[in-house]
Amino acid sequence: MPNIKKVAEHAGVSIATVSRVLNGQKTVSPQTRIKVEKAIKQLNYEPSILGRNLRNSETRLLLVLIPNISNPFYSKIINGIENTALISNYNILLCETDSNPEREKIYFDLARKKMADGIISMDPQVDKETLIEMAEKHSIIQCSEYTLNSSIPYVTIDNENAAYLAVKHLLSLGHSKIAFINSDVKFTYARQREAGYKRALDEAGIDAKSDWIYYSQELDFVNGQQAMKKFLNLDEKITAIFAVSDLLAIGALKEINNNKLSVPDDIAVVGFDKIEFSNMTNPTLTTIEQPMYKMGNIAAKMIIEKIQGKEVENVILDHELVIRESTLG
Amino acid sequence: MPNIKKVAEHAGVSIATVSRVLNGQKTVSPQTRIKVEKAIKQLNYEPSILGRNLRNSETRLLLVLIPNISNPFYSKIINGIENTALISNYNILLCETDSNPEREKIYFDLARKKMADGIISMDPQVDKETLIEMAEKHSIIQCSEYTLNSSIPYVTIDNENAAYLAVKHLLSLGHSKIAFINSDVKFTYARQREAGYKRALDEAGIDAKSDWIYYSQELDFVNGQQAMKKFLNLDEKITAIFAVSDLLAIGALKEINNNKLSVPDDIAVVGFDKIEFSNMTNPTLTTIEQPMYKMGNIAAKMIIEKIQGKEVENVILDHELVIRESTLG
DNA sequence: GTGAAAGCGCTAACAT
DNA sequence: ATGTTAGCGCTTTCAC
Repeated sequence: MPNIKKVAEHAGVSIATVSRVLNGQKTVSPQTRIKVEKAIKQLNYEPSILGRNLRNSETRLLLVLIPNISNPFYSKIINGIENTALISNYNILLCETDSNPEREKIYFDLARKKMADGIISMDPQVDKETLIEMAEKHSIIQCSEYTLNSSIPYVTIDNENAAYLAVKHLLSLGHSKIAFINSDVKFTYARQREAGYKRALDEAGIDAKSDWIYYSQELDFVNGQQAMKKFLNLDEKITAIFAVSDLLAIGALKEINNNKLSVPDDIAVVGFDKIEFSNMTNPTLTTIEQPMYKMGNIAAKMIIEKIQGKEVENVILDHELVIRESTLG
Repeated sequence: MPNIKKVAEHAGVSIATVSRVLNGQKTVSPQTRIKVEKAIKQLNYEPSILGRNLRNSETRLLLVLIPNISNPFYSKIINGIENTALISNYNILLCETDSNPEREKIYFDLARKKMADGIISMDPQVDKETLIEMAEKHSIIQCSEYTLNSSIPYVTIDNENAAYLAVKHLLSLGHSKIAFINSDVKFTYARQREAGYKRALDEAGIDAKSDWIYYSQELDFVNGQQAMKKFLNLDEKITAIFAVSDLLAIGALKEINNNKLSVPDDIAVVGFDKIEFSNMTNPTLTTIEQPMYKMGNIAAKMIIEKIQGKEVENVILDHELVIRESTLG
């Protein structure tokens, strides 16, 4: 494999000049540039980025921490991150933690060892103390899920108001027995959405029964089905469901169908995220739209600015209620 | 930031000794090892991987080329790749090409510049000539989609027989007017599956009408819907659909529902891949199961062995027909 | 068992 | 406009 030195010799110039040509500096005469470019072609030379990385102590890699890539919510955000990162010549180091602290450690070590220039954390399971400690020496931003009272910048939505909006919608349709499929309240977003749910019921003068809230440890379809099974066994029948994620809502919807009940006639359902599949169910799913792609764009912009040493402000993106068949009629 | 030299000074040993301790070599006396470890702790030292990368000319990064991460087929495979890669201390550089040659070039350049030790290509749109040329100097394997008559190792399934199996199933249910939603025949898998479709019809003495095949440029739900719209407008009504991907099949299913037709009574539907969504539709989708996760595992194993200079054999994984409601009764 | 020193491939400060 | 040189942080060969 030819290196910069070989190219320099072949072109009859110094390695500094070759480097200048490679980096497009203007202080090279046209003739010299041509000589060098010819040598590069002839030797089929490709500059190794490893030398540059060491010299510049950067890798232009962004570590992206997610629990699971199979969740469409995250894959859409990653899509947004990548498209924006590429423009600034950054690439993505994909890190699925699988909610496993050992995996998390592996990835944080990668950052500690300077294999990545910055971290975008989307993992709600992330160890907050480690994250805060890492943030002292490394560029970190949080996306979607964030840590209250830390100084780590984040981009997210207004979870409480979004949940409030969803439940208000159900209330406006005349529902009063509204169940809620939440995830673990150790997550900021889960607490905030629960607050929104409760506030809406509260304002309507409805006493939220503890039976009406199901705390799911995971976010797969099957968990939504489990939640629904529990709700269907309640003595006092609920007439509406609000789920903290579309995947859960779709699982619930499926379970309702399996029980020969009708959505929305027997039970209305509202999800959260507006993943693409939510428009393919039968009936289609009413949901809160989160701008996942845009959130990814902004997360990428933020982390790049942070790496460049700039100040970055937190960003709260808009959400929107998308009314579809699962709450119609 | 402390470096290896600082640690050496602080511990009163040479740089070489610190390096030995870092790499767990046995030729270090226990006392020295303790001294060094103490210094590492006290200085809060983290070895930079950049120096090692340069020295060893490796990054332990695997470039994973996919068209789009939002397709659950790919995210599941990536899941499998990552879990296996991690065990061997490799990480994943995520590369979404968006079927854009410019993007592809960016990523190939990353490999040329030695930012990755190997490439797993899952992108059917990949430029075959570039890929073959790259394979001369770099470790490459193909996953799922592959290039016929090239020497690039691959892991995939038997597409022709899988499609044949799907169509045979429909035939056995008495269907004779079976439409096929394919993707572009410039892809190996599309040609193979079409061959399987045609072979099954042929054996049944059925003349496959050209109207019965829809070639979709993309693989989103909406493309399945478009295909179905076309089929529904045919003079001679078809009674069954086989789609080359679950996403397309689900789109078709939705369109059938939208037209107040019943699946499977009016039209039976078979998909391909067995993505998780396929069990959440109403009715649930009959589909060909591909072992995505396992395919990822094997792809990772193969590329790592290739990087180590070992010979690797092509792998053809098993597929299976999963009969569900969309072809029941 | 340990240290000195070369060198991986590159960039940039400095010199000319 | 171009060359010389130091050095980024590490591993490894060779000496002792």
